[in-house]
Amino acid sequence: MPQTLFIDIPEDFSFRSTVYSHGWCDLAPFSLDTENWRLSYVFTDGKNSVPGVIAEEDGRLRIDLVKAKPRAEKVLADVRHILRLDDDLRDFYDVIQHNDRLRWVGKLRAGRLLRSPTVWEDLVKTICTTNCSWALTKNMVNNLVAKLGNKGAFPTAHAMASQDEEFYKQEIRSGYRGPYFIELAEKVVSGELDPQSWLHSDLPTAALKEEMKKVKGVGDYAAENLLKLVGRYDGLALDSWLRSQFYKNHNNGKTCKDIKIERHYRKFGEWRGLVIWCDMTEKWHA
DNA sequence: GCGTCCAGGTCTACC
DNA sequence: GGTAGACCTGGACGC
Repeated sequence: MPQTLFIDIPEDFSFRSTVYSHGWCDLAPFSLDTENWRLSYVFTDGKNSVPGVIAEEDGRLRIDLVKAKPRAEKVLADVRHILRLDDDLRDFYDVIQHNDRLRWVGKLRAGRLLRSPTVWEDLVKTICTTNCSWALTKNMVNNLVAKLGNKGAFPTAHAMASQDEEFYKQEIRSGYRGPYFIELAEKVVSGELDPQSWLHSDLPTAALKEEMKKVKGVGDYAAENLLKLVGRYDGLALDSWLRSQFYKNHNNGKTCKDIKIERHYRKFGEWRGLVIWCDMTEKWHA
């Protein structure tokens, strides 16, 4: 039986700015209808999966599900998590409020970065973004969902651990990343690694980053991207795209060393990773 | 049609 | 600890 759920939203929350905060809305099992501003996602509890559509309606969020499983509490918790409804960005807005270039961020209530319901999903997707074009990232993630996911949901670690290197090469088209995925999935299944624990880790950011880098395929960029997704913004997560945007926006189109980029954002302290991301993506929100 | 380059980098061997 | 070279894929580009 279809089910409709509602969630109240915080005052400083913008559905559009959050959904469009980075490329995740374009990766399965997310899909975005920009005409009607509806974000689709396939929710799962590991056993049951259900496609859902999230939209803003009368100042709150409306979630339409085609059936009642997984349980409403699980879906509501997932929506709160992916849209970062419980994140407190007041300090971030304070830090940037006197910066002319960044005034739009507060105005559009931007800054919440869309994420997946689980760190596991964000981790696998982040590995899919490394050393390839965005088109290839989408292709790999689409293949993972279509060929290993339960009814359109993102695959579990169990599902990913059950395949061999040949499968990842031929079916997922993930190239050299296949062995990385298998090793990662096996560690998660065995309990040796619990990516979800990174969300509430007591480790200092530098130490947590080193933990993340123990996963094969996760280097500086990937770890700092994941840190942003678990709510720590003191790494810039520089990749070729972010660097090219900085050169265009702050260096007359000329390349420069990373240290110059780091110096530029140092004054924003623990928020610098979120500041550079907002600074470089302003046009997306125009 | 073919070869080269490179994209939302990382790993390993070697120094 | 720093660095060169290898690594899958597939689209863009030049010829």
